[in-house]
Amino acid sequence: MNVIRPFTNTLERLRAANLRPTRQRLALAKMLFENGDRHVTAEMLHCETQNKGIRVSLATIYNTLHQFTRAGLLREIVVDAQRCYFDTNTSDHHHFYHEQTGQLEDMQLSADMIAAIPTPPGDAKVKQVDIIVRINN
Amino acid sequence: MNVIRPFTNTLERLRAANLRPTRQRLALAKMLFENGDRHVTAEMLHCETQNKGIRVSLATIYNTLHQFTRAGLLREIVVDAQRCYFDTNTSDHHHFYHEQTGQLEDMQLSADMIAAIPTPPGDAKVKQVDIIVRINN
DNA sequence: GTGTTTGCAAAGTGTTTGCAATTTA
DNA sequence: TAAATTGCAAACACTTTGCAAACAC
Repeated sequence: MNVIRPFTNTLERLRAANLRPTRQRLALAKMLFENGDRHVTAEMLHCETQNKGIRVSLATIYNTLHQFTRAGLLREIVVDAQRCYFDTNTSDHHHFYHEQTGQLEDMQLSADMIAAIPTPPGDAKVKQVDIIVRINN
Repeated sequence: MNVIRPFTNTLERLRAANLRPTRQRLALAKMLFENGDRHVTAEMLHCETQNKGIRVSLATIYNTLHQFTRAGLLREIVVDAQRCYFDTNTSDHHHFYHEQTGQLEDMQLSADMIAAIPTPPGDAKVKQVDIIVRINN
């Protein structure tokens, strides 16, 4: 069997998304996609790059996160008015939100459950279903 | 049968919530609670007061909306990072969000469906379940 | 070389806060 | 009169933007 080579993989991912693999994008993509599923904010990623000694401006991180989201590599999760996460797991799933710690945790729902969600009014199309279970303690 | 007298009703609502019925709170409460279910932003309410010639500062509107929410008279709905609605319907229900128009619409889910939501990890308690179906077109 | 991407600083948005003046009970 | 509430302006947190310099192809 083939061994997955992370670097090439990440590089290909960017190319496939039509995003030039610049130093900044590659660094961010590696941090995001080569460490399992992650829930990150722009600020968190920025700290992470600084700790690693990688120079990427916060503006570039915001831009990059949105480019990745547009390309379908990330999913944006709005938790409250001033905390917006990006999730590297773009498959169908939902979240627990720990109000105390600000942490997000994946939550799986059965397919039946999703299927039971009402159809939208008129001829509108469902773009995304966001379910956030806010928990305490 | 008793005729419901809206003014008294609204006044009582404030008293019951331990909020002094000031001119500003009464005006806002009447706009919010005497016109059926509403989804409003602070900005929308502010415009509304100005159109009616009622003087209430935006800061007071924010403070009042949060006081009402704390008192259980309103429910806060975070739709995206820069659009936060307050819903006068505090009963168990969810929302369609029209991405094009920015409008919220109530959505009912069966009790079974809600019951099927996984229990939170550890001994955490569910504080609120927010379901937003984002729709297009 | 050409078009894309970056970083900076500045602007923007929506919200909260400190505090003196006002209002309520 | 004492305590709560208000309005203003300033502060805030987070995000986006304009543009010149740097970079990828």
